[in-house]
Amino acid sequence: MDEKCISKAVIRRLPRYYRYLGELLEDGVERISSNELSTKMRVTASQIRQDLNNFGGFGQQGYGYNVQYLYTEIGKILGLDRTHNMIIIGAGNLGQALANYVQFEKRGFKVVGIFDVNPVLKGISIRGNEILMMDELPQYLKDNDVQIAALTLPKNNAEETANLLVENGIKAIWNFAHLDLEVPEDVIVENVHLSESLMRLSYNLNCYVTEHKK
Amino acid sequence: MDEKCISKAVIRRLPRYYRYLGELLEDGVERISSNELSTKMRVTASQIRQDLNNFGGFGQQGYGYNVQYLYTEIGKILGLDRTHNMIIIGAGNLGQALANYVQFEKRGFKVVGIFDVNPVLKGISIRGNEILMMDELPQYLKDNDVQIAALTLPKNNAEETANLLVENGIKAIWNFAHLDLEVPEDVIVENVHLSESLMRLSYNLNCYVTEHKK
DNA sequence: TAGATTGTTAATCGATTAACAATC
DNA sequence: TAGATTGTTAATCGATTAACAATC
Repeated sequence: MDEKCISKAVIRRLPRYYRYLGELLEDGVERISSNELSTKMRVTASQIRQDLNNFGGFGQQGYGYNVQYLYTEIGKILGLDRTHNMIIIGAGNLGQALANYVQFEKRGFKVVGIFDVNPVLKGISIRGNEILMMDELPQYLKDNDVQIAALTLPKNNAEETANLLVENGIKAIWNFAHLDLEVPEDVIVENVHLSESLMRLSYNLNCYVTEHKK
Repeated sequence: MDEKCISKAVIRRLPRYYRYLGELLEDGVERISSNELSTKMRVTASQIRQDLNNFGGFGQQGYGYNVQYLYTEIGKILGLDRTHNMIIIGAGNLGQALANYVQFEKRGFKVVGIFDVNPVLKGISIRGNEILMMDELPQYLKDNDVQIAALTLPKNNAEETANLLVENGIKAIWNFAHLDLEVPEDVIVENVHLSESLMRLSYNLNCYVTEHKK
């Protein structure tokens, strides 16, 4: 298969297409043209067609795109047609929030384990998962098929924990810690740096104020 | 002042520079060249110099950049030299996690109020903030100076809540709900779409598998 | 068939990288 | 002064938009 590397900009937009198509589907819309969709999403129709054609021709000339079909296909591209088992490392507020978030499972991301170093948390149950201690992790990963680990712990422990995860076969890390992880190149890291997001917000807030002071 | 619009790509990178400079500062590093920093951050030295020169010449030929000075200046650009009051709308798991996150306050983002519609939560205290009911919000915003509202609630209430916030003078929304908010153009929206992040992770995971199946 | 809309090529735009003169 | 490194211009690269032939 001649699966060329798709640009990151395109991948970044895919989940958003998926979301809009899901909404159209809920509204019972059967077909949509790139032009209609472009209006809704505030992007160009050209971009939509270019993006989709990275993966193949999902549309039909003179008709547009079948919403259900396109939704399903993008879902497949994003890997939402299969189940991914996920563990959460760090059972603090954020870790627990992720563990409690029901919607992920609907998309095929199933939280199967939660780990922490704090013995106070040991055995506490979150949506059917008892919090386990970190020293149980290596054995757990041998016994269970886990693809994704969400890292929701302070940055000082993050690097060594990431190494431990990689050593035990984890292939994808959803990183919420405030640092850039150093991992082998076959391990995927997706960063969610909340504080950086908040700083961008702050930048724009000041920017606006500055501009109007002129 | 001739504050031109800086490209989003540059803004996106600023908080990361800030983070690295903060670490250098902690390590007692006094000066750094764009070349050294580029090695650490795995970007080009050219990009660093271009990015910084959008805001002015912070360096010195033959010397490089003074870490403390550059750190402070980027902080100012990002608006971290002032305090921003923030409220959280939605006291679910994620809202509580944000409210409990101590680091934000260090950067000048102070959680001053938490709101929810669920009467069960009324009066529960989170780091000194009692959860208030949504009907108290308009009066609260009249009595308090709040710039930022974090939206951590289900998407079906998000749009109308955003409208309410905007009507009551909120100028920046940190949106965690899974939808694109429609707000007046002077209102800043910074999105954190966790499920989209997870989908990108999933895409890359499958991608890798696919490529090696060849 | 005629009209609509895609898939795709070509043109444009913007962002990144390279190069180097300015200067500390 | 000589060496180092910035600030900045020019060259390259990639991504977005426009245009249109293909085709349903």
